[in-house]
Amino acid sequence: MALIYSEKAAKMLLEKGIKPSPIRLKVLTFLLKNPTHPTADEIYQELQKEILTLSKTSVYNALSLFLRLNLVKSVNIDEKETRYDANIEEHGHFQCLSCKQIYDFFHVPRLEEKEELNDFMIKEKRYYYYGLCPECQQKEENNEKFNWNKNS
Amino acid sequence: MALIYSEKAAKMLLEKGIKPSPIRLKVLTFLLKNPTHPTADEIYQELQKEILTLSKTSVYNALSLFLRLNLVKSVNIDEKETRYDANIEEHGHFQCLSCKQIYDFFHVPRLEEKEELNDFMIKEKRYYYYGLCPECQQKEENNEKFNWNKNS
DNA sequence: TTCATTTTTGTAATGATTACAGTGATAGTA
DNA sequence: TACTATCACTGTAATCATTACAAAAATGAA
Repeated sequence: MALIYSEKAAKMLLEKGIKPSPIRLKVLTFLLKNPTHPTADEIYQELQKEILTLSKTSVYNALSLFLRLNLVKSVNIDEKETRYDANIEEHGHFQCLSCKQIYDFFHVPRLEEKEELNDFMIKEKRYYYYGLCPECQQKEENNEKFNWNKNS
Repeated sequence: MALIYSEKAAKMLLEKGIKPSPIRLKVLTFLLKNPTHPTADEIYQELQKEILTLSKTSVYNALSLFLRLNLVKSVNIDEKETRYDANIEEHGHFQCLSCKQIYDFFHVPRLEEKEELNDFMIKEKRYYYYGLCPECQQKEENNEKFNWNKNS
C-alpha cells in the first residue's frame, strides 16, 4: 500500500517535469496517504519522525511547488492555517463548528449562475460549509436535556 | 446619506442590545457605506483620519463583537487577511486572480446536496470563486496578441 | 575531480491577529 | 457632589503561520 502511494507520487512529479527529490516524494506521498487535509505543521511533525533533519521550510517549499503545479489544492476553511488536499477533484468542505473536523462532499453545484458571472472567467470554485456534524448534534441534544433537568 | 448609514448602524447595534459607542458606530457605518470587503487595517487607516487616537485593537474589538452578533460576516477569500462584509445576505464572492478585486454574486446554489450531507446541520455556506474579471481577460488577450506579434 | 545547478537547511523577518494591563469615560447611587 | 462599578478604549507586547534569504549539502554532467 505504502509502495503504491509513493509510486503514484513519483509518477505525478515526473509527469509535471520536476525531479522527485526525497522530500518532495515524502510530502506528496503523505498527502496521498492522508486525505485528512493536514496543515503544513502536521506534515512536518509526522515526516520529521523519519527524516530527523527535516526543516519546515522544505515542507513549505514542496507544498508551494505542488500548488503551482496543481498537484494539490489548499483548503482555507480554517481561518488560521492553510490545509492541503491531494484530491484535486472539484469538491466541497464541511467543517464542524464544535469538533473542528473537516468532511468532504462531492455533490456540488450545478449552480445557476446565470447572467451574473457570465463575463467572468471562472477558474476555481471553493465551497466551504460550516455547521454541526451528526456526532456533535447528538452531544448538543444531550446537553440540552441535561440542562433542562437541572433547571426544572 | 452619511446620516442614513450611521442611523442604520445605531439601530442595528441597539437591536442587538449593545451600546452604540463612538467607535462601534464608526466601524459599522464604515462597513455599511463601503461594501468593498475592507480589511481591518483598511478600516483602521480610514477611521484614523477622523479619530486621531484610534487604536487598531479597538477596530478588532468592534469587528469581533459584530461577528459574534451576526451583524457582519468575515470573508476569507484572500488567504492572507480577513475581510469584512456588512451584507449578511447569503451570497458568493469572486476574486480576480490578476487585479485581486472582489465581486459579489447573488445567484447562489440550490445545490443538490442529497444524501451526502443529510445528517449534518449546515449553519453557513461560503462560496469563493477565483478567475479573471472581464477587464483582466481583455488585458490578457491584448498581451497575447502583442507576444504573438513579437515572436513571428 | 571540478564546476554548476538544484535541493535542503536554519535563522531571521514579516505581518495579521490576540492578550493583557492600564487608562479613561460613563452612569447610577448615596 | 463624591463614590463606585462597569464598560469602552488604548498601547504595547506576544503569538504564530508563513516567507525571505543566505549558506551548506547533494546531485549530475563534463
